[in-house]
Amino acid sequence: MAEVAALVGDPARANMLCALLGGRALTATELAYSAGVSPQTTSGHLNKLFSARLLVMMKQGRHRYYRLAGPHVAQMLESIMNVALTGPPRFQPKSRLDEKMRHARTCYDHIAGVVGVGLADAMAAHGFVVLGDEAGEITASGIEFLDRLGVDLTAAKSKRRVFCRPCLDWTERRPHIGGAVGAALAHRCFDLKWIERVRDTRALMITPAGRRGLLEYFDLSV
Amino acid sequence: MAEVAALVGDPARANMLCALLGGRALTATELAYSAGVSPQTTSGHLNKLFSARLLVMMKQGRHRYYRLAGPHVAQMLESIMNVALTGPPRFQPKSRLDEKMRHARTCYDHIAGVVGVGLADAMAAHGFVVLGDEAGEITASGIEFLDRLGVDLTAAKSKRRVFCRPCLDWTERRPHIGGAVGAALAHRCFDLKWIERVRDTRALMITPAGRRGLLEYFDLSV
DNA sequence: GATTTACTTCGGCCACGGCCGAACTATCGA
DNA sequence: TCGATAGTTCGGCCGTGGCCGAAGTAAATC
Repeated sequence: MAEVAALVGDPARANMLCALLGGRALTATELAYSAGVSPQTTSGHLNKLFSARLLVMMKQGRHRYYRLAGPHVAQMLESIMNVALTGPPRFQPKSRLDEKMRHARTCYDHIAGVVGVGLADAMAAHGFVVLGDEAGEITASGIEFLDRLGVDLTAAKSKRRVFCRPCLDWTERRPHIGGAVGAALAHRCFDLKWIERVRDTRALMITPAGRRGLLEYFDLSV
Repeated sequence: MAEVAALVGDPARANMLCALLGGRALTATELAYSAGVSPQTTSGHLNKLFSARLLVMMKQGRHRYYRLAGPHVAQMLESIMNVALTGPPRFQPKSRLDEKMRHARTCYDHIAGVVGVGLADAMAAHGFVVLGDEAGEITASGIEFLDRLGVDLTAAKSKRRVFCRPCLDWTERRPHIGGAVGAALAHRCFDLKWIERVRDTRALMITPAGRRGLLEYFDLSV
């Protein structure tokens, strides 16, 4: 256990893992950049994370793509972040990029940020979902609503990640919808081209169609 | 974030935190023993954990009692343990004590081990609860059942830890019932004197009354 | 085949941090 | 008042591990 925590406990590796929390697979060089260390150092770190099975790797030509090994790793990182937020306040520089990240971003496989929390709030306000601190529940009308929206809940259920999990948003400090339902919802939003990834970041762009859709279905203006 | 992980990443501190996962407040000396380091070293570690707000401290005479700062810390530790279990296998000596721990123990504020998983299975079999990998739900008949047993669910609800959370048991590798419901259930079991803490450990003893009660209410023989 | 790019291994430097011995403070009990 | 017990701070030792420069492989490009 201490070994796993120690792996996350190094700043360089923590940065890499955070970058991978975006949900996409990244190359060693990209991870070197986001960690702010040299390629050699990165290589060593990635080896450790891989050997400990926190990451999985795919060779593709001369690139090596690394991804988080699964939702359990993402959830661990979230819970560590959550504890870190309750700790003594620390100064953290705000950049232009952070603004976009704060607005909408991917959190492993679902939507976070102002928009993510807004979605959760809207669904809660409509009685589609009940969110507590440690668990959430989709209501019957929520299932119907998501079905109408075209979200594939049966596939989500079959994955044994049955219900929705409230995921504490580390910028908004309030829960958004994670788990299988969150993933399915985000997937549908991508399919509908409501949201698009911003190149080289975890940030998400809301498309004009997305604005209309969010307003129509969720009464949410962004 | 890396700071928090690094705190857990030291073997001595990890041992202390694991000991505190039992849910009780422990003195510095007790923690020194469970970490296997000298009192001076322990003092330093506890200071760090306290400053980072992973622990809270209560002075009582010449003793200083340390506890986990809250459920969020317990959940973080669990999720790290969970990832550690998916890693490459490691040899871990089995002792006499471990046998008892494996059978029944506290997991922060609820029941874990063979008995904990058995309780969860029994409740699932009776349709009192539906457990997924990331979330759980108490059914209407489950609420009624727990009420009959004398578990105070209204108090649990008011804590904003509304529903039950599946907590992956690190010995059984299957979920048991955590969250507010798990805590309330464990509390009631203590009240009924079905279970008792074993001195100086996290292990739990099932009393004769407990055997009868578990059989009667849960169809569970231990 | 030659060059560039992606990533690796090797080797050595260096500092952070865990550890304990020693000495100090505070509370309890007689 | 005087140990005894719980816990502390201080100082120095030492090992682990992160870091980069240099040099090496593997795949794409010319």
